[in-house]
Amino acid sequence: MPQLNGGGGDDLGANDELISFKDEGEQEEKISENSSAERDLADVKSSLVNESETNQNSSSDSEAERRPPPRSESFRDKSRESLEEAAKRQDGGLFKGPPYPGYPFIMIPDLTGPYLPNGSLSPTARTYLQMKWPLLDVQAGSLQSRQALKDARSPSPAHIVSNKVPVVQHPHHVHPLTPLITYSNEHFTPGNPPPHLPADVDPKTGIPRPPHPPDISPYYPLSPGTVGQIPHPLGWLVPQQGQPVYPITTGGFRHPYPTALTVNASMSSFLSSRFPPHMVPPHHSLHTTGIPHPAIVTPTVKQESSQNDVGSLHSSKHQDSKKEEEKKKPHIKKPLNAFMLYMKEMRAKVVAECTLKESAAINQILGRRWHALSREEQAKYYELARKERQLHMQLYPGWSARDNYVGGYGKKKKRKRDKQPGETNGEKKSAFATYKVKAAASAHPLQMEAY
DNA sequence: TGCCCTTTGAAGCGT
DNA sequence: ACGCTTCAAAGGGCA
Repeated sequence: MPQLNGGGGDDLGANDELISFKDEGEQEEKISENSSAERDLADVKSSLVNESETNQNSSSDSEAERRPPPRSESFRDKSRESLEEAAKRQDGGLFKGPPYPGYPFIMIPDLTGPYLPNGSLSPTARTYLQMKWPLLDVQAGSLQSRQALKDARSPSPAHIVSNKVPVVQHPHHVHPLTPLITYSNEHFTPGNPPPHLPADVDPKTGIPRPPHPPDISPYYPLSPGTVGQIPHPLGWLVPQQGQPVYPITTGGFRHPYPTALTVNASMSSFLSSRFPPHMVPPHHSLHTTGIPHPAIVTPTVKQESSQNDVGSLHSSKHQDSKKEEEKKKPHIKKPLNAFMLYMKEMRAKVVAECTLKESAAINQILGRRWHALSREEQAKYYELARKERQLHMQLYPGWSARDNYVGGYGKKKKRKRDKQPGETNGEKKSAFATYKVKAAASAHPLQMEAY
């Protein structure tokens, strides 16, 4: 399954499930997120707390009560896979049309047709497209499309969901339209604005940056000089050119999704033909500006650092060799899953709608909203995630999620350290209830009511 | 300073 | 095949 049926498995099996999808959910969602966003939020939060606090056996009830059944539990039960499956079929045309009018994946040549041209890009998709797939735009070959994307900038996620809440608030100076850009483009953004593009200044860093992320869209961490066979440096350049940051393997693209991702050939050839060899990043993991690419988590960062704690377990020799290895091999992050993509996109909005800042609390809300999403909406993210994985796969053929396992599988990382042997997630959840209450209590009067 | 918390989903590994 | 574990993002909380 992880192999996505070869995505190419675009036979995409049978997903009758999707056929039963309804539209009501989406509208409802829109409504709830628009006009009564705050109230809804409070509602969600309160139910969140109540739910986790009061019991563990009726966890799924509150939602059902709160919202008109956007989808049945049965859907949810099998939706995970169903959606994936369904999403996979998208290429086959199942999703053609309305549900995902502007799916970004259109940038993938063979996917282009059905979605892009109709001009009815969903804001979300537009966002995604803009930022993540500028190349597509370029490939489309036109200033026109480029301009179109620029024009599309004005609308922000806010307008998607709310017409009254200035969702555009981005905690970390992340452009409101960046949510779907994984791998911290916001960090990268300020890095190196294309000379030919107008640049504003990042309020945080003071570093000039392009007015819009789409032009930079560093999606995946570059693996300059490594990731085995993908030392393609173009990635660094790409952002400046409004290209995706993906390194393109010169040697060998794997084609797990022959039918779906013909993008490889076209993209790589395009890039190689577009960018002269000299436009190569001077340093691995360093932007041409000298600013390290955020997506490339250097060994000293986070996880690795924690590993040092465990370092005593390893010989210094081992550490040395490891260090060296890490030097060469930047940390390639996992592709974001559907929910992560959703979180990225919606977090700012949720944060803007309430005073909550704690991610833990925010994530709970997001989790709720995720469940409340219509099938179409979710499918959209599943599809995005699928493409993400595909792309990731192509860019980092040798990469495995295992590569990121700090302590190795089976060894519990520092996290969840307090989890007792028999402890369940639910128990943990419950234990965290106080945290939630606390967080929410300090957050919003409306939210307080529930407590 | 750095881990923990939360969420869902993907993926790896062990049984 | 199934179940468990880790990681992905995010940022305030906390030891």
